[in-house]
Order: sequence, then structure tokens, then C-alpha cells
Amino acid sequence: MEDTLENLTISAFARAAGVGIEAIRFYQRKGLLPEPDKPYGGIRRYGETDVGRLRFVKTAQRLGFSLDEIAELLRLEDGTHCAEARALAEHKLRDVREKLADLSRMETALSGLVRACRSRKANVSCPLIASLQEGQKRRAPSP
Amino acid sequence: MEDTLENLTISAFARAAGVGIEAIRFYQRKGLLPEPDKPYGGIRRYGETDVGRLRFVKTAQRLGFSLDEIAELLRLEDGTHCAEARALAEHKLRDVREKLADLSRMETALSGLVRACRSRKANVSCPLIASLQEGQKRRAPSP
DNA sequence: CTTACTTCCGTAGTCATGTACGGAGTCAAG
DNA sequence: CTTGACTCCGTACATGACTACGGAAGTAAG
Repeated sequence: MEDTLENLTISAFARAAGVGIEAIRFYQRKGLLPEPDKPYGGIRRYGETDVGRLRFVKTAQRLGFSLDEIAELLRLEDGTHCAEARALAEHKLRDVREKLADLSRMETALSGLVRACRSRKANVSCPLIASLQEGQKRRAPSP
Repeated sequence: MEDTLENLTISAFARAAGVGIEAIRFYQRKGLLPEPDKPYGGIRRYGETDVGRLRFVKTAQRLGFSLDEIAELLRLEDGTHCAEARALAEHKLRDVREKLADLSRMETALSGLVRACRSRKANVSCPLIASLQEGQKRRAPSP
């Protein structure tokens, strides 16, 4: 069993990226991961590049991107068509920055709560919901 | 039809928060939103607090939290039991900070790509995947 | 009161994202 | 060459998060 991150079988590949084998095959069907050519009716092998790509998929997912959105992000990485890529990148960038702003407000609220709790001044009510009001007005429809 | 964000019917409530009526009833069943008492076999009314809570749910969802995790965050807002709340808040805070770090790396990569594209130095290959490598090593299982 | 619209509630269907299964083919050790 | 583990592939099942439907009951206008 190679631990070199080159010439991995699908099970070693899955282990290296911390996902199940079936998930890999699912992503291949969706076009998120390539299906390497198999040496004449044989068994496919995977490398470091594939591991990076797969880990990217899982991380982006944690950040709230759907598999379809992740496919778009991966089209950027594959870096053809600069003009199209730039438009897409700018769009995703706006999205990422909104998420950053919301998350950072959430961070403030949560760390405030932890600090308040730690200083034994109990009965604090956590302004978690209020912390996101600013961000929400941006996206809320007018009545 | 009240636009005051008080005494809303369920359809006005849904419109105010930008979701469907059925989604509201679904969240109520899951315990994410309260079912206000109805005035003797009648029709429930919703207020500004409910709107804020619902918008929080949708925003947290965009940030990659599941409905179960959001239920936990809302238990914090409802602010009973300081010790338990503090542990939960610290856990969520770690999660939020990891997301912040990953998103911010993604921001760097995306804005780099946009800048490169803008300066006509085409054929750049976007280091989007590489941008998340640091964060991923933290969570990757050892071989 | 009648008519038209909502609301309520339960149940069923949908879509995204996997997971599990079963049978045939492949490979490496003994 | 047999044995046992692994791979391939198609299909079926599972879970989370909604979405649609249908009938009874409440509500508002005429």
C-alpha cells in the first residue's frame, strides 16, 4: 500500500481525503473529480492532485457551497477562458465576502457570550440573532 | 395587511423573511420557530422577533450550518444555563473561526485571480485549491 | 348568509447528497 | 491456478431540507 500520495487505489485515495469510496464515485459521476484512464480494463489510480481537489470539495462544502457551486469554482481552477472566469470569480468573491462578514459578526457575538459567561455575570442574553441583522437587511426584500 | 412587522399572518411573516409558508411550518415542527398560541381555535400571529429569528436561520444556513446546529445556536440565544451554554458557544466559536480562516484563504485566492485576469496576464492558473491546503492539513487524518 | 380567500394539519412527493448492495472482473500471494 | 481482497458498475435505499396537495375550519367583503 503506497503512502506516497501517488498511484493510490480508490480506497487509499478515499482514506487520504477522509471520505468514503462511494462518495468519490458519486463525485465522478457529477464531474467534480476526473475518472483517470484505467490501464486496459484494469483499475484506476489516483495522485496528489486528486487528493487536493477532493479536499477542496469537502472544505468548500463546509463553507456552505453546493456541489454545483463547487463545480463552478473548480472550473476556475482549471483556468481556461479568462473573461468568463473573471466574471464568475467576481461573483463568487462577492458571495465569499458576504459570508465572511456574516461569520465575523457571528464570531463577535459568540466570543462576547463566552466572555460574559466566563466572568460569572450570568443571565446574559446572547445577541446572536441581532448580530446578523445588518447583513440581513442587505438581502431582505422590501415589504 | 399590516406592514408593521407586528401581528403578521403566516403569509405576511413568510414574505417578510423571504421564505415559503411551508418552510415556516416545517421549522416549527423541528422546533426552530415557536408556534404562537392561537386565540381560541383561530389563526396564529407573528411579530418582529419571529422575523429576526427566521432570518437568522436562513443566514446561518448559508454559512454551512445544518438545521440541527442552528437549533443549538438558537438555544444559546434563548440563554438559559450559562455553563452548558458556554461550552456550546466555545465549540461553535472554534467552528466559526475555522470557517473564517478557510473563507479568508478563499477570498485571497479569488481576488488574486480576479486581479490577475484584470491585468490581462491571462493563462494564470488559479491557486484556488492550493489556497485551502493549510486549513485542510489540520483536519486530514494521518495515513 | 354566501362567497372567496387564508389558515391549519396531516400526509405524500421532490431534490440534493450521499450509502449500501450484488454480481462480475482484476490482481497479488501462496 | 486457486483464493481472498479489492475494483467496477448499476441500481436501490437513506437522510436532510423542503414543497405540494387536499379537505376542514376560520375570516373578511358584499
